[in-house]
Amino acid sequence: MRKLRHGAWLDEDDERSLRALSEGVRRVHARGDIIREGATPRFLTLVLDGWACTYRDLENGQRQILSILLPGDLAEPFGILPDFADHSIGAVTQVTLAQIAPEAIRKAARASSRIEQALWWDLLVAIAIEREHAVSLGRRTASERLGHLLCELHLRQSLVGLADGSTCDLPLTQSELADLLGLSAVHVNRSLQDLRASGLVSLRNRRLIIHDLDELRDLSFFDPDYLHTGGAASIPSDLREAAHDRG
Amino acid sequence: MRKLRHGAWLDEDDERSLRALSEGVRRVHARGDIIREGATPRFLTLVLDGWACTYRDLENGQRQILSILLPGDLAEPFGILPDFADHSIGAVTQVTLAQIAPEAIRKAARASSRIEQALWWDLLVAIAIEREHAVSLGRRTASERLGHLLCELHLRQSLVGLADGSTCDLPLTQSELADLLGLSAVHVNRSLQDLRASGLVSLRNRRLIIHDLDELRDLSFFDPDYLHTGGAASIPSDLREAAHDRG
DNA sequence: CGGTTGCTTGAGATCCATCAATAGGAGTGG
DNA sequence: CCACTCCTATTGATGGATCTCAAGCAACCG
Repeated sequence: MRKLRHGAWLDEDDERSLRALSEGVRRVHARGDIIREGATPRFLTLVLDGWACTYRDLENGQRQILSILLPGDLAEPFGILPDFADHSIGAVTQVTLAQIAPEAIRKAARASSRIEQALWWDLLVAIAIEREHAVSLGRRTASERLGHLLCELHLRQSLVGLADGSTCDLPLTQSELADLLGLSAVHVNRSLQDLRASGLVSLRNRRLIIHDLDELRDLSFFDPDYLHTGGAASIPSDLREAAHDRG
Repeated sequence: MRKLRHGAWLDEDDERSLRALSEGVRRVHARGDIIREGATPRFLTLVLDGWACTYRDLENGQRQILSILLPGDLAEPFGILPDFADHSIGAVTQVTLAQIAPEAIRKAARASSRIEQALWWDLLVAIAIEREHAVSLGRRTASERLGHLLCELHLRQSLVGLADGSTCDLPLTQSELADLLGLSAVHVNRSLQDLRASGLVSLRNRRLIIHDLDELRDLSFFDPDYLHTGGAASIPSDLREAAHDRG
């Protein structure tokens, strides 16, 4: 919920009605399956706590991780349930999930245009993140991809209050990073060492420390605009005024 | 409109109300700009005729094409207009576009649940295509990427009645293919020659001929399921029955 | 015609993958 | 507490896929 507040300005009523949507909470242990490709999903899944990811397994045994889901992230577009999942969702750490029916969420959107705005905003950002991921996969070198990802994960955690200054969680294994970045695990290891050797980051105990954010952003061409969180300037004026009216 | 009919079952009324949404038609010549990154979009853009693409220009002069838009494709999610475009949209051929206000389209969705369903369906497919693109960029070889793309473009054109048997348009330049597939133009040329030498495809006059679709699909691991168009089986049963009731 | 654009080909360099081996922890059972 | 195992991280060596640079060629167009 913390996250949706960024996209629009939700009041207490809005938040209460969103919280009521969940059909129950589910807990999945680290590295467990949430949904397998080909299954018929019955609910939308919202990550409440922990890290998850969406991915596809390929015919030749390779894997491509498509997106990382942090607390507050919805795994799919909120308006519809596909007839079958064309990708899998897996837990990275232990996660707790809310299960939501799309009709319920659509009804909430119809009831409050602020909620609708927030949900669309959230979807827009999720798509922008995947777009940026495609750019990395297609046109950036290994170190750039890695640096870009670290910047993004740090910023996304900051936005939901999960970063501690220049430090944040990074529970991904090097081989998971490889599947995410379209590289081999060996090469991820070497790129990581480059970043460490340049004094840009440290990585200990599944925690990431960014020592020189500016430098890291330069190196990896990270421009935070795509996350659409540039403060008040990014809120459409009609909604900003509405928020102001409420004090 | 032809395309939306695939996602749900629209009747004449539905189609008429969709057609009424457009704020006017715009024509852009081949290789022209539709929207530049950073601009503030005023409408959603729907491709009526011709090919377009979304892309991002990078700091180092490279380019990544993110998606190809065929007639019937909406360039962005239908429910919201971003405060600024985080990617550009360009014309590949001469295109004609419909400009639509998101409020208008949301209102139409509220008015008819079939329209709403069709729009969400369409969005789901668009996202699935981009997901598959990311898989190509991350984990497939040059020939696989190319073969996969050709299969996809042929099938997508078939679905909107723009393919003629095993033949369809392919107005993309080799250097545009390179920007789409995350390769260099030289390597696209060589991969293309491999496919031609294997007798799988021909390419003349901006037209593509697929000589051996099965073989090409095998080679590039193309599985059409992600386009969610597997005939009646992919239509949710409640909607299928509704369509049946109408004859 | 000359200029432009797109396609093709060759040679060499680079990035990254693969294979293989080692080392460090973390957990498990004795 | 030790032996064992599994998983993750690390390192070296080699090969392959793809890139870059460079040149030539064909088609189209004013």
